[in-house]
Amino acid sequence: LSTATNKENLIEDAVTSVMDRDVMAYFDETLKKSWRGREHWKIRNFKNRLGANTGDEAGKKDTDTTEQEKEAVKAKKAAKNKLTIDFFNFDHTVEERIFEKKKASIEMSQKSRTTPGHYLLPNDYHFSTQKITRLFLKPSQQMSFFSHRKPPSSHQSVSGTL
Amino acid sequence: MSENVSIDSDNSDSTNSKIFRAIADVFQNAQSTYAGHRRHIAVLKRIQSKATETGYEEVFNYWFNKMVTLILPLKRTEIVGDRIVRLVAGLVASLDHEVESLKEKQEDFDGKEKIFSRFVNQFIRHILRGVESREKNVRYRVAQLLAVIMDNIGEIDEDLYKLIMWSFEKRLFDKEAPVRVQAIFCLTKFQDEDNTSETIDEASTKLIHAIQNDPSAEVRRAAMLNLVSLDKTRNIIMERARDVNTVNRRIVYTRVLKNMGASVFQELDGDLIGKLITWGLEDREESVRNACVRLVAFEWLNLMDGDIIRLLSKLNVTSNNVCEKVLDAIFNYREDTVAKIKLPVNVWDSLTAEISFLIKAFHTHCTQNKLEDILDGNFPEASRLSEILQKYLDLRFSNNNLSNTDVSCLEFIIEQLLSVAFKYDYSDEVGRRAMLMIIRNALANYSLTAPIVRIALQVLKVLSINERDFIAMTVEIITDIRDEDIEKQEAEEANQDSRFKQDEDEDDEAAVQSFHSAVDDLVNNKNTTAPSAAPAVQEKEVSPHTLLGCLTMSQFMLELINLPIDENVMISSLIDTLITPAVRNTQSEVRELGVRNLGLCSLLDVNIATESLYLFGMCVSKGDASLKTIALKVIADIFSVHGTKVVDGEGKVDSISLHKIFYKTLKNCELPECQATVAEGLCKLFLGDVFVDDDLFETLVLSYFSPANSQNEALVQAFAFCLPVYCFSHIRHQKRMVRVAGDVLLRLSVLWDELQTNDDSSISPDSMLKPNVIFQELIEWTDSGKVVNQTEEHFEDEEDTQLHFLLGVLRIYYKFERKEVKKMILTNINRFSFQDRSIRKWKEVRDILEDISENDDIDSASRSSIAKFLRSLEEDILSGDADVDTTKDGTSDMGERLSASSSEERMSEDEKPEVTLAVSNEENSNVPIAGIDKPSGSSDALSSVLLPPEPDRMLPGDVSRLRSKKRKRADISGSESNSDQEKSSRLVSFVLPEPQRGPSSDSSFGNPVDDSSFEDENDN
DNA sequence: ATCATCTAGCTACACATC
DNA sequence: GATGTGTAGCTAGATGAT
Repeated sequence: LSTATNKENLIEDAVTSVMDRDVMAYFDETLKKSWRGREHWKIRNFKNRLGANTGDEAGKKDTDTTEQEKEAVKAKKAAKNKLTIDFFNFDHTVEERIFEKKKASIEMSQKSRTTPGHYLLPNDYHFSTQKITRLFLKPSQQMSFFSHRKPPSSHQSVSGTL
Repeated sequence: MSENVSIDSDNSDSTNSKIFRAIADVFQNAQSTYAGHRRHIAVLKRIQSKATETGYEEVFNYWFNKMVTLILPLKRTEIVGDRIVRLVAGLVASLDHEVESLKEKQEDFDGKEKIFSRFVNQFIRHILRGVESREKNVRYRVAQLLAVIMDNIGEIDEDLYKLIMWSFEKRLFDKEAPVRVQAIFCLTKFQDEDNTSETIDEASTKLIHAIQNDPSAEVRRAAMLNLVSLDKTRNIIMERARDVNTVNRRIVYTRVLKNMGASVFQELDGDLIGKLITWGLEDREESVRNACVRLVAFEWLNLMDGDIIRLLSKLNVTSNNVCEKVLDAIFNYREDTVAKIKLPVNVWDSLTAEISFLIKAFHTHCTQNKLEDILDGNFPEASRLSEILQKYLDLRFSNNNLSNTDVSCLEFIIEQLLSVAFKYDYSDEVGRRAMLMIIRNALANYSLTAPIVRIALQVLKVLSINERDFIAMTVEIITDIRDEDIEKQEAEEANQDSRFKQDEDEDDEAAVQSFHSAVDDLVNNKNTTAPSAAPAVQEKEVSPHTLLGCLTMSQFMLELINLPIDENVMISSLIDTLITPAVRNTQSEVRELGVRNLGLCSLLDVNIATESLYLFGMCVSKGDASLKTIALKVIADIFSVHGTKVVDGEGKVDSISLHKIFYKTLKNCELPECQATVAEGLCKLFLGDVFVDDDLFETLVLSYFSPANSQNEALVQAFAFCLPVYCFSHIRHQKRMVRVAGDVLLRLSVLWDELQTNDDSSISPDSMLKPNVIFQELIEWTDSGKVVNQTEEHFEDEEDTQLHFLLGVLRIYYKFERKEVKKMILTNINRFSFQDRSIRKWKEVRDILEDISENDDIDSASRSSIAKFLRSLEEDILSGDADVDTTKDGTSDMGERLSASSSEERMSEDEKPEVTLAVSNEENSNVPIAGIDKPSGSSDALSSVLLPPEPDRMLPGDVSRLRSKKRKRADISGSESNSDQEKSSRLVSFVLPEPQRGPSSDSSFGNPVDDSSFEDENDN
């Protein structure tokens, strides 16, 4: 390899590494909550949607909404506080209903009473872009995947150490 | 009893009525605020007292019960209810307190005590009437009342205890979580707090069950916070640091551990503390991490009066690798403390494990944050550091009378000093040379532990002039060690009289012998030059211990270098004299190191890689789990570094054989670590575009969803991370996912269907994700809007977009036979994005959906989902658009792709929409498809998935997933159907673990060039 | 100055409703 | 079982008490 090519590669690698860093950070961030995969990705999706919807609006509406909210909260609290029980006049038959038992089961299903997993998280293997861009044998050596794209044939993915 | 008391509301003067109104008045006032409760309680006590004196005790009880009953139906969030409950609690507490103090004074005790007892007794029995009420609020309030009574009462009589126990045993399994929480609170009081016996009391046993098995996080929390802390229960409480619920995890740090104060260090063993802190600091949730940081860097450090050394010694710094993180936390959050760190000059003369560790961490921290002043002020010149290092090396190796703890402590100190040396400032040449001397000496002359060798070599590299210099020095050291060992052996042999090591020598004999023959083989095979050492020495070989040492050192060296080997003769000689013989060694530890070393060399040189690939393949094929794992890592790394040029060529390993090894390893559930390694490795290679094979990729996706692998956390997590990264990192990647997604969905849906109906299977039905979840995940992965770094390529190429996936699924809609699955598909179509502008395809989608809506028997949810989808489709895509097909749109039917032998092959152009419609109509009539599509209905296809794929049974049912167009194609070109079948059987065998079927199992690959090329060698 | 207490605002989870 | 609302348990900043 000529020195010129080396130089070019160096520059390219520098640019690449910056792009890679951003992309890697993006993936680490977006995937950190769904590390258990499966089932659990749903929550993230749900959150993403919420974030996307609220992103556009800001500014004036802010004060309006807070005022409205405050009013609403106050009204609700007031409504709640209003509820009082009349301990002098009450329906004497209510006691019957209160203590009435149910025909249907009021208990958990037998199946849900014991759980083998004990509601513990599994081991977290902490997969990250850092981890998967490292060589197995030389963990200090990073590969660059994300922006350093050449046709597969001329592939030389290892670039630099780190 | 109460029923006898009548209420005569007309006679307002009656005592009865007076009592009623007095009590009601208290309740009326007490419900609105907590203020005045003390007074209200005093009033109640007075009423009770007077009523009792005048023979109206039961009247009082009657009305009191009545009042409380009124709040039982109030829902949990109703503050009025809570106030009355508090009132009752206050009354009970006050009465109890009164009785207790009377008891002490010995006056009028009996009477009061009995009255109180009667009151409590009847009251509890009264409200327990509601313990199984149909109203959940009533059950909740009853449990709540019981809990607060238990909180405020000293003791209860045996009968009542039994009654409550009996009632609340059942409430622990109440349908409503809040009721269970209150039940926990109630039982809390029945625990034996100073239980020293072997057995655990009844109440605690129930709490333990709840803490581990209750589905509600809040119930587990209540149990965790209330279970008594005993030797037997402590681990059960602490394991909640890994509870699925974030709050529970956090509370372990903010309450449980915090409240233990300094006693954590006595009551919990070091390992557990280490785990707890590691979990906390590495938790995915920031709030948990923060809680843990606060605990360690504030609570615990403050308990030690800010003395980091004391904290480190409490944490057993030498055996606990959490300490690094702990100090990181302290350095980052306790700048006040960090500022106080001053290293006196004489500290270096009396290092302890803790001090040396702090020095290392402090140095790292200062270096990372470029705190030059602090570095200058606290750390000596390099030459002085080298003297210090030498001093501790001398202490360790010039003294034969060291205890084990002394040895490990000194080694720990040396390791820390070397870590400091690694990042040290060597601008002073004298210092550099001094350090270099010491490191070389140490590596050559002392028997260092592996971690020390590793860090010492890192220092050596920093000190060396360049990489070549570093390699030369290291190889020289390795050679010297070998030679010296051999000389020593010869010397020992010369001394024939000393026979006390006879046994060991005999043991070594065999190994030495086989090692010899292996080296001979190698020399003969490869024609390499003999080691430069004198030929006479070859008769003797190094002892296993020394050999391991050399290999370890060689490994650590190779991990640090990047120069191509052809510029490094010394490494070539290392390969010949050390590494290759080690690979052939019979001792597994040596062989593994040898393979690892050879792998590292392969990364430096493409020729070595190419030549060695066969050997690595053999190791995967024939080795035990740990050798397999190493070899898999090597192979993955080789591909990562050199790409595919190491395979498929003159004298090179066949890539098909390697792929087979990957398939085989991936499906072998007996060796989960290997599965996980190969999964991660393949993901890396796909990410690096080294591998671009659709079939192999599909296998990866299937492995991710396979119920057989659902317990393999490492594998699942690798895929859970890598697959989305792959799909979103490049549009080409995503298109690959698009191409396999339809088939993946179909296969997994069929499998799920089978698992639901066949419950005799060893795999439980819920170990597999439901198809709708799989579908949703696939939709997400194929959403082009989520791809990063989007370029124009995006818009130029309309092939293999998410729409293609949708269309593919809809075209095979009737393959999803179970109604449930159909519904899952239809109710999720609205998750697809409308980014694609291929009008023609959208129209086909519309036509199929309209057909399904009209003709298939689907429920209202599905129907409305279709309607909604069609509406959006009209609005977003088809509105105002004429019949112009804006795309080039070379049809790429999923099924056709599957029947194609190459994944990259593009599809034929002869596809017509009406074919699909005809298919749909055919299916509408619910007539099973005749002919080769479905020879014996669905069950055959299903059984082919669950049964071991027999070599001679080509899974006819599986062909059925090719619909009419595929049928056409299969008829035309029969040769291709064969490859499809072959692929089918291969892929299917991945989905479930393969029953042990002996060596013939490989034949299921059905490929002419099977991987028997990796089977022979070792068997001779 | 240091420590409680209060307040608003946040998020994940739980509940209710259809 | 998807949806919107409600709640628990923080978290941080302000305020007041000692």
